[in-house]
Amino acid sequence: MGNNEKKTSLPEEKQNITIAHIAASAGVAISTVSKVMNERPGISPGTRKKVWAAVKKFNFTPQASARELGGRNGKTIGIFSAFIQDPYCSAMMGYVFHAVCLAGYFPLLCPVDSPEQEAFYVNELLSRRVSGVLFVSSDVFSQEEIDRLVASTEVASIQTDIPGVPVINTNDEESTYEIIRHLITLGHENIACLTPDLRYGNVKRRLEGYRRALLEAGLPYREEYVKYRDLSLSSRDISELMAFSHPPTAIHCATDEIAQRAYLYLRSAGIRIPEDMSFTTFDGLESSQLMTPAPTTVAQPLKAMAEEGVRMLVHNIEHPTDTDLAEKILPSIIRLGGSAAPPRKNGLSLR
Amino acid sequence: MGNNEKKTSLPEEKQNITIAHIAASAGVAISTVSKVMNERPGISPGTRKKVWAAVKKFNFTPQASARELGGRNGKTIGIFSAFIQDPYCSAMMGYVFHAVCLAGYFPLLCPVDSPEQEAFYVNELLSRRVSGVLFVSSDVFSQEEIDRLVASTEVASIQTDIPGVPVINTNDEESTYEIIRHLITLGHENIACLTPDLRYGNVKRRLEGYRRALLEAGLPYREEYVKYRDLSLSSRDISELMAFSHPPTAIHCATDEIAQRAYLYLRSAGIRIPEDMSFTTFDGLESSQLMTPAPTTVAQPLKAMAEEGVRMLVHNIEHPTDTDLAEKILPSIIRLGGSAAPPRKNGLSLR
DNA sequence: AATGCCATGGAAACCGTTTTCCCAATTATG
DNA sequence: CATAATTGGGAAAACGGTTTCCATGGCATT
Repeated sequence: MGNNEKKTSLPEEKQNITIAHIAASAGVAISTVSKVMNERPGISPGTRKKVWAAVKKFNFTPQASARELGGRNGKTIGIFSAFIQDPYCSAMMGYVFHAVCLAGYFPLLCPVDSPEQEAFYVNELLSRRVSGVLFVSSDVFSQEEIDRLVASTEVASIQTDIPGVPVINTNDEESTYEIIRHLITLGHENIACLTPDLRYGNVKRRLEGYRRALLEAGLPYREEYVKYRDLSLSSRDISELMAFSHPPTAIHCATDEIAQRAYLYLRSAGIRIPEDMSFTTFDGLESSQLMTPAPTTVAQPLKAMAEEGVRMLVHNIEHPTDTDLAEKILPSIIRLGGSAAPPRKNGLSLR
Repeated sequence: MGNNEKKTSLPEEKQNITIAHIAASAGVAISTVSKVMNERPGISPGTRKKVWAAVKKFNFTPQASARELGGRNGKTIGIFSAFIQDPYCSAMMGYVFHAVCLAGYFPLLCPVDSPEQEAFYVNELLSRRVSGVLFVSSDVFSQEEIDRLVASTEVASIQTDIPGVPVINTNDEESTYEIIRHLITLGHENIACLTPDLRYGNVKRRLEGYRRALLEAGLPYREEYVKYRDLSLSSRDISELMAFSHPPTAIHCATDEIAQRAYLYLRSAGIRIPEDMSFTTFDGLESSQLMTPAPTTVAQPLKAMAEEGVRMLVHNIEHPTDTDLAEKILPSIIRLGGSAAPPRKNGLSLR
């Protein structure tokens, strides 16, 4: 280094320095610079040193677009997800992003909530020649658009059912079955269910588990005990449930997003958990631990699912030969909190 | 379309189609295809149609790297942030990502938790010629590295103090002052404070507000009432506070991350809020509403801060002339919950 | 009918790298 | 000492677009 740094020699602010400048400055050919910077063999130590010196001197950073030009690709992974911001997605996204970064890739977020956005992002990802695409609890509007992606890049999915795409899931049906069984064993006979609409396969399977647990126990499955809500859940829904001649003694929520909303309504209605109402949920998010009492919940292995999804995708990217097409199920566990207890003998009336 | 789609003509799977193929297929020159696809004038409607037909037929998507080559840039924004996943960051990141996407840019996440990562991501962003970089509650290890970014791209920051970088902040000092005042007005004289270490400027300012409120009220500022913890907060910290001869009757947490942890410890220690202990927090995250009672808190305008930060950055990107260098302060508000009440006359002892 | 002017579209330069040759110089071999 | 083998490094051809400029043909103008 020494004192020969002539920073002031370029009055033109924006004159981008290119590999050619470095070559000139080091007194070698362009290709030599490239070889040095990419650790290619066949360059003498002396030349290497000269080149590196010039690189440092100008703070030269090769331009990614140029380097990606010849089919070489740039280690990015597109992340398709719904354009929402509930606690489940936030948590999952956090894990996914970190896993992607740790694997040495850049995540390219594609928040999709309309067919137009879907088309836009499919184009964008194709044009950027991403290494792969991960669907995370994502909507799929046009199978055709998705197929364009699938045709020309690696794909994997987390909790999104797309034909022909390897997927990470949890045992939605069985674990919901288990937790409803748990409520039934405690003595509950009227169990309500709050669930998002059934456009997602995993949500559908959860409801299926709820239904099976009831029927196997000889309890009726009643549509009016099931509310299909998400953001739209309101305190009216709760009061409607409580107004039944046999009001539920337990409520199961198919997602923590809904559970957290329902919890607030129950609390403000003065309905105590678990004395007046047992309460179970699905997801097991950390933020849900703030509910009092802590919920009895189906805890999904969120982090493991994120990591496994990314691992699988990256594996398929880096070993295109033995591509993994399986569906992989990471089991959830039932985490007991204090929110589920035997029902009161005399039921509960709001008046 | 019709039936002349000869999909089977290419046994070579990966033969990428380029603009040249489209030109050949449409029977025009390469430049013509480019002009059509970029809506340039001077092409007759007939030719346009022919070209678009060929484009559709091959599902042609121009390659982003090639198009970015000549100084044209690709609408990406780098997001520097600490490599952590607390509820505050998750929420802020969600807002930031969405704002960036809505502005028509791609967010490029750079989770930095070491000088090496910082250097790596600085290089990566420079090499990708990002349109701008946004720092979000970020660590800064080497000012020199950051300066390299600042020198060659637009930058802005949210709650990160970096010399020469426009920043969005909230009134940390004043609003902490206000909420501590509130506690003092209620009659509290021993107020503990849980805060992360002071490496972040805004955290430092919050502690300053706490200190000023005490001193102005004629109360002593005692180091032993201040615990510098984040992930490391443990139930021992709570019991230590309670073991003082004059144990605190109120605890203020400088972040919701800490507040949520502290809340769980208080709950499991059987310390009731607000009967045994008043409890105030800073952040006002939605998930904190699940605490019972809902916390009295300094609610930051998270979404507004994210949007304003992105707006400012995008503005500077798109109007490089009148670049905005100000510090902008979006005020927080005190949101009253039920967690702060007058202290018990007889204090509280754990034995 | 000769000239000038648009409108259209093509040829080629360019962007900044990597990569493939190939040449020259050095060293080893007969 | 002449020749072959090896090595370091350079020239140029990709890569896939955009953009500039120029050529052509048809039309209107005098």
